[in-house]
Amino acid sequence: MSIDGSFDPAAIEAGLYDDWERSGHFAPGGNGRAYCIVIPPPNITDRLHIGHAFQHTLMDALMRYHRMTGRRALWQTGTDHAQISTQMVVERRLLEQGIKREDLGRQGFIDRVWEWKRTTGGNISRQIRRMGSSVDWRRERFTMDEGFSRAVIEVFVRLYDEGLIYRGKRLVNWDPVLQTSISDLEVDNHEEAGQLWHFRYPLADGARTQAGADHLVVATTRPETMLGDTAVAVHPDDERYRSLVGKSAILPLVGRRIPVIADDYVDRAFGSGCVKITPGHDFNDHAIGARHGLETVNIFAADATLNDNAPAAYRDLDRFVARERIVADMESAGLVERIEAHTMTVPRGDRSDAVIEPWLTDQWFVKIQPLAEPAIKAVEDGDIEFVPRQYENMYFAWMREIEDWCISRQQWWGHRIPAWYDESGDVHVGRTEAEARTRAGFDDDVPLAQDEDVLDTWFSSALWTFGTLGWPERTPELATYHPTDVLVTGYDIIFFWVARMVMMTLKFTGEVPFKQVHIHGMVRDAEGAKMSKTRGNGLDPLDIIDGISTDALVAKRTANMTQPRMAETIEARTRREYPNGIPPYGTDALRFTFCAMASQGRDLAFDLKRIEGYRNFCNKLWNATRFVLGHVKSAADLEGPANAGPSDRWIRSKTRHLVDTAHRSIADYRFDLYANAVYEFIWHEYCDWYIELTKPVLFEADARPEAARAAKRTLLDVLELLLRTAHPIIPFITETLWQRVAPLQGSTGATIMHQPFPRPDEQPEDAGAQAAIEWLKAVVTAVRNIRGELNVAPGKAIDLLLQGSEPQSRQLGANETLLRRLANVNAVRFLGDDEVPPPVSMQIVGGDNTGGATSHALKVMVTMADLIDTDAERARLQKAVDRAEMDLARTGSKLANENFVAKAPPAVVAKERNKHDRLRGEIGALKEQLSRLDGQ
RNA sequence: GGGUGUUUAGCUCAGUUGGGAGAGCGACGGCCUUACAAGCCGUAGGUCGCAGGUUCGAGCCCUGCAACACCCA
Repeated sequence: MSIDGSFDPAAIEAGLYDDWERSGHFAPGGNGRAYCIVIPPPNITDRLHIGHAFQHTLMDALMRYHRMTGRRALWQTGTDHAQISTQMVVERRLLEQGIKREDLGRQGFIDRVWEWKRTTGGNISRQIRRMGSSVDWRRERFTMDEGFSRAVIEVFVRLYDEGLIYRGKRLVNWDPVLQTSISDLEVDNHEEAGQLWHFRYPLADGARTQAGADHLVVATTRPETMLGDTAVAVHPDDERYRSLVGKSAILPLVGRRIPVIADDYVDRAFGSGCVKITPGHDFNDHAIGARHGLETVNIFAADATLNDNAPAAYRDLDRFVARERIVADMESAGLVERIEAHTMTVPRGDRSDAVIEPWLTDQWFVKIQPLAEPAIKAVEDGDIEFVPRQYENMYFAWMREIEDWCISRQQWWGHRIPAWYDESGDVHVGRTEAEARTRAGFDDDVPLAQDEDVLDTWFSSALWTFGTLGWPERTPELATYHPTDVLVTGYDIIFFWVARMVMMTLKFTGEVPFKQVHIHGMVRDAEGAKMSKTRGNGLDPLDIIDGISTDALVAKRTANMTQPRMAETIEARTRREYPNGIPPYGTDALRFTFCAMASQGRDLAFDLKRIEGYRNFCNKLWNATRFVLGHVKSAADLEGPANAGPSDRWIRSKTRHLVDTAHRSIADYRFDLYANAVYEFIWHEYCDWYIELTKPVLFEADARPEAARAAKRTLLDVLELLLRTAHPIIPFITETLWQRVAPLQGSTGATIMHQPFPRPDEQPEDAGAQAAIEWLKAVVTAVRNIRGELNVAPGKAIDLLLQGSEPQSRQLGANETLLRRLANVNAVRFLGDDEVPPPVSMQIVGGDNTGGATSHALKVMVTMADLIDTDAERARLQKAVDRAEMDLARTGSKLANENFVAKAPPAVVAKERNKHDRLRGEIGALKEQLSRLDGQ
């Protein structure tokens, strides 16, 4: 591949990933200490979205870095069968063909799901490759593959045998649309506008309230559930109703006699202070019912229509239809006190969006307390560390109040519960039917029927770290890579996944699943809003990589909308924001953007303007390499004696700090600091200064061949080091360039992936060279500043005068050639201390207390002659005087403060004195120059 | 109602033990300087959410308040 023109991501990315994968570069290698990350398994129903892309960027940077530091690094990958999601997706597709799952039967349906998985379910794995993720595909797993399923069953049986899994009739969250139970975590609570109905329940036996009423008023947001009421509750200390406790009310429309009970749970201030109690359809009421021995009446069928426990008039009605009918009937009976608008919390299923119904059914539960305790301790003891730390609070809060986990789902796709029932309904658990039979002591002719339910998808993902490494077998992989090093994930699944992994892994391996958890933020749109299909503000990472036209983007965002009326708004906004579509930025630019924006503990607002800057950065690196390769055409160019100058020694020396920052930032998961350090060094040190500094030497190579050779070597060595330093962030471009650069150094390595990550001591420290180049940069910057402010064309050579202390004149001696070239200086002269300069434009540099070569003030003067506008120069000087005087006033008042001088550390006081003196000198010089101007 | 986080330049965000407020983008001015106009050089712009407190000294520590975001109920 030739290195010319501009950076073209499509051209370099194509094929490179396949080469890596085919060559086996992603597999763990070497004999170093193990390093392992397990991928948060994407659902087989997923398409790669921007959150995956972000997460993969961070994980891949970690993997590539640790691989380069010599660790035997395994990135374990795989996918999740996504129980409910997948069943929904496949059911929907079948429905499009007019097929219901019942038509196919259980096995027929499951076969269709597997078929769908074979054809479509692998898309996500292919898309992940576009991100450059260096995962070990040969070890790809699936939560329903044979081995993993064996682990799931093993865990179930062992927990059951220990009494940690039980079956029971309990009130659970019931999704009437999917017709399955779901866990607490799968319920989203939304605030929704509703109403509060105040109903009158007549008192029985002529009882009266303290105020003399013959009825109680109860308020409810769910009128239809009154058919299941079995009590009315008041607060035990409520004088209004105290005398009624133990008496009865008559449940309207039903005619049932229900007791008035007293319970602390009742809020006296809410409504009338009376509460209807429906133990069959409300979690709080259920608890009250249990306390008071109340009857539980279930009025709903599985689809939330009313069942035979409801009066005949309401049977088979949908719950919302029944609500209207009941309110109407109560109105006609004159039993509605009032109706008011009320904002209420409505529970909805996170997959179906259906209103969830508390419903009494037989389900399987994990007794969680015994598992939670060690899991809490592991984090308390620091065996698992959250980064950033604050998420530990979230973890603790949830774990300390955790409730038993409902793990059975009334669905077909998933791990079927390994339990069998005999004819008397007794349950027998075993790894297989045969084992269940043996354990029960049944002969083969005893009829057994397997439980119809499947397990919550998170039950299996909880086993991910050890299940993928071969458990329950004692595999070498398990011994080598477990516990894994770090889990990289979003805060949205700390409860769903992280906490449950910790519990299950501790239980079954006696080890933590991972030593650290890096919690990253969520990717949002440029305004900080959540990306969603409904909002139509989503960005597909592949569109950012490959580019997309405006029309295609609009089409994509408005297709298959659940709320088609939004389409117009979305189209208008999309056309406004992306009038020219999205250009192809490439994977590297996207990854660099993610890293740079990955500051800790906050979400990131993804703005395409940022990515443009990082695409430009890639182009910068590309062109810097072109420059180097243009001067080093073959290894022969480097042969022979070389004599490194200050600039060569300076840039080598500077890499030490960069590399040190890289190591420290990665250890802290500060990808932003790492990326910024790389950006800053490559652009503003290597390109802006070092390459410019080599030009005077390279363009006059014949005059000083040893110096030119040293420059070439340094250009090449430092570039190669930078490519390795940047590789974990931008793998494609660094590999491509490295393939061209490294051979010139004599490297025979096949890939940059397996080169050592630079160490801080790879290049020699050189304080003298650093001082020299910092001096040079300060003077050049001063001259450019004068040029810029006084509008002296860059092409116009100027004459330069310098005045200052003796060390400064020595720096001039060492750097004069470079100075002339970089500042476009014609003649330069160092004035004696007493020498009065001719008309000049002046700037003072240095005096910065660094203790280096610039620690004494230096006057940088450009001779004015006809170049300079005197008024403009006067204004410049005045501005400098003003600024210095403000600083002087501040240091002056500090030094005048006795407390400061007495109590501040001596070094701080000395620094302040030093600064005070410098400013006084500077102001004096500036004013002197101003008065000279006035005299002219 | 309980909890966590955020609030710094027009925008997006850094700011590591308390010691002279930074970057990128955007804006403005000047440059087609032989790696790069996806570039180069320069300039402007901030009462660090508000009010107190601790301290010689606070963007940073403490208290209170406000706004926003998220988690739990």
